[in-house]
Amino acid sequence: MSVTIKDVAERLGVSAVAVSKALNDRKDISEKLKRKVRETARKLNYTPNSIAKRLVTNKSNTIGVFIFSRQEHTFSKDLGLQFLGGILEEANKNNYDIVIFSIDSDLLNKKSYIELCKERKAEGAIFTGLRLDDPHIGKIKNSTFPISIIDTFIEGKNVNFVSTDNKLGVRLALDYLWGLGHRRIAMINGHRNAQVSRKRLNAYRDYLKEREVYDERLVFRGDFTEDSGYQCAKKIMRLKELPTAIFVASDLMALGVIKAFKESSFKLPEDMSIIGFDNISIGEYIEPSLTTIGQDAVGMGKWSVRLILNEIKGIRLQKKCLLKPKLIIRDSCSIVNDGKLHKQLKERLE
Amino acid sequence: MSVTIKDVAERLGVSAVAVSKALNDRKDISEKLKRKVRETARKLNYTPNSIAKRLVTNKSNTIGVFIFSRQEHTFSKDLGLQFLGGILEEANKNNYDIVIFSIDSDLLNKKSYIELCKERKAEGAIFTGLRLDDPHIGKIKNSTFPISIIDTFIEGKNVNFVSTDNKLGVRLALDYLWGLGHRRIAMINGHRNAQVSRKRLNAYRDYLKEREVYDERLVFRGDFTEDSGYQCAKKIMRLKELPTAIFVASDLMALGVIKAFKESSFKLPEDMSIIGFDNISIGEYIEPSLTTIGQDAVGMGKWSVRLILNEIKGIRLQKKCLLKPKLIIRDSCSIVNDGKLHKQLKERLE
DNA sequence: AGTAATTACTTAAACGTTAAAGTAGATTTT
DNA sequence: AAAATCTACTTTAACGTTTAAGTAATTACT
Repeated sequence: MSVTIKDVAERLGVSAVAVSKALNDRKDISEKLKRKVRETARKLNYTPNSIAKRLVTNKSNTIGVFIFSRQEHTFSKDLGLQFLGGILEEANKNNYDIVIFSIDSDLLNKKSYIELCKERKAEGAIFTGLRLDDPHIGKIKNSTFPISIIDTFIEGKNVNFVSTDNKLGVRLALDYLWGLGHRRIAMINGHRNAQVSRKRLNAYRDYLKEREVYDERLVFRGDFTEDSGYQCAKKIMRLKELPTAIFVASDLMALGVIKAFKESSFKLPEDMSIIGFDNISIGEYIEPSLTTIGQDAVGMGKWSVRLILNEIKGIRLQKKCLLKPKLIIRDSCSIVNDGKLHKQLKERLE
Repeated sequence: MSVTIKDVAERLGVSAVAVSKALNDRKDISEKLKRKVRETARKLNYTPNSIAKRLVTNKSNTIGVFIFSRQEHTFSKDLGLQFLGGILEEANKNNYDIVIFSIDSDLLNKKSYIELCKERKAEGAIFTGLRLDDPHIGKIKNSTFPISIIDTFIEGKNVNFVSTDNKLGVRLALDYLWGLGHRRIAMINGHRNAQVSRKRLNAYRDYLKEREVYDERLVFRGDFTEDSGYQCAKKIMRLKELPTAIFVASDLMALGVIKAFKESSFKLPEDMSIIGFDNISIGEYIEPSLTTIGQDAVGMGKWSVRLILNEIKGIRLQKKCLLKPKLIIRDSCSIVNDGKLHKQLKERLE
């Protein structure tokens, strides 16, 4: 078996507890012994057994992570890995382990997320891509340990919420389109069961109603897949009165939208301005490159960990953390292209 | 504190061991007691403490995972998440936990990967994106527990290797170009410190030498970044005698190559055929869409787990697992475009 | 009927660590 | 010089589980 604290103790002729204390740099151990302990520990190639430590201290230093990255979801392409990167960085920096679970495994048919965490004595859990119709939502609400959920707001004593400021994101997008002269702006939204869909739709509606150009018939419902974007775009093309711009609630759908318009030999962005949401990497490479609202996905990962750690420490600063999105201007939007207005704007912008 | 086996035992007036055995469905416990135990365990909301179990059984059911996804690396865009998906699925299916570490954390300045695993009593470790010049390579070689490394071959008693059959991949790519009539085929390779670079270069060289068209001057060295692809493409454009096709050792570099040629108003694919390697998602969306060699990244993740689990069980079928790549034909390659040959081929293909 | 085997438990011990309480011996205080 | 304090340890116990060994009570065998 492997070298334990006992072996080190024996070698030095002291008690195991003395060794433990020495290694933990406690002040009731002489410097001399500490030095000797460290030395022989190294010589014997001692490695602490974190499992034993966790058992006795009743502290697992573990956070469970669930990334729901089913095909249909926005995250599948890029964001998931960015969240994870942020989570890992912040957790490891604070000496926490990340145990990550596959969502598609049939493990979950037997045990809930909460049970998986409890068995491992995880001190917290992070969810990304959780759907409002998930069967385990109830258990999450009543969790006895801190939880951070990215992008899905759920009420619960121990539940924290991390997201992009969607309202601001939508405003950035619409301000930009508005500034380019667009007044007839359609929206393609994600599916009903994603929190962000509702947020984004509300923000869109409020913005346009305020300016008295809201038109219900210009709102379309996709499901975050590329194909749904494609289908919605087809519907838009069949409208009697075309919009001049489309605000698409995810980049993935925007890819489908672009595809559809290109197939129908629209010239982009002249004939239709398209703005996405997420800033997935593909957006840089398609033609026209996609103007979009960028989310700070790495930051969201970090904050999901921070909120949990704060709660563990008993600091309860906030339950909610909204990160600022930013407008990323590329080539998929142009100044509005309808006669007079077009000309006016062109002059003004020059 | 939480409910333990003891609480259940007390409630039923039996010993804790009896409860443990009942829950583990041992045969020296009566069906009657088993039923009662299960029932009260549920009633009391008992959750097993896996930490205690791990300590006493000396089995952590944990595999450590290290994904080196620094910006410069191919994986950063897509493959990392696919590997992880495969790893998770296979591990969780077999009741193993995945503990994943951030590589950029300064944790690693203090402790080696091996130490991190040993402390947690991980039964195995998986590395992806490991570089040959990594400072901890020596410790990996001498590991006392099984390790799987994706895409980097390292000799070592307990080290398994999972990769794409690169030789086959290169042959698929070159066969395809050859079939389109290309004879002057350049290569843009990745950096020296990636195993796959060497493999791919050797396969490329062998293939062309066999057909007596190898030309050393057509080999360029990138470093897997998009920009390096761009730079190499610029060099290629300055050649006196242009190649008609370029085999690029990663899709990410191929993106840079395409960018460079488009900027110099080459018509793609007519003026230059480009084939990549990896099949990252962006390839589908750029113009022209990228013909490439697809890797079974999810499968690689799964196999990296399987090899470790086999070794743990004492089954030592193989140390090496090469997954079959496949040619993914899109629009970035055309039949060769130089006079006679072009015409001939066109006739033959029609 | 008496011994052997089986059933269904129990008790003791262990896994490697740490927290809490105890204790000699040295040092300081008064 | 006696009491109080401090230093540097040691001993005991615990964390929640499992394995191994033990033991009554029942059943089976000859």
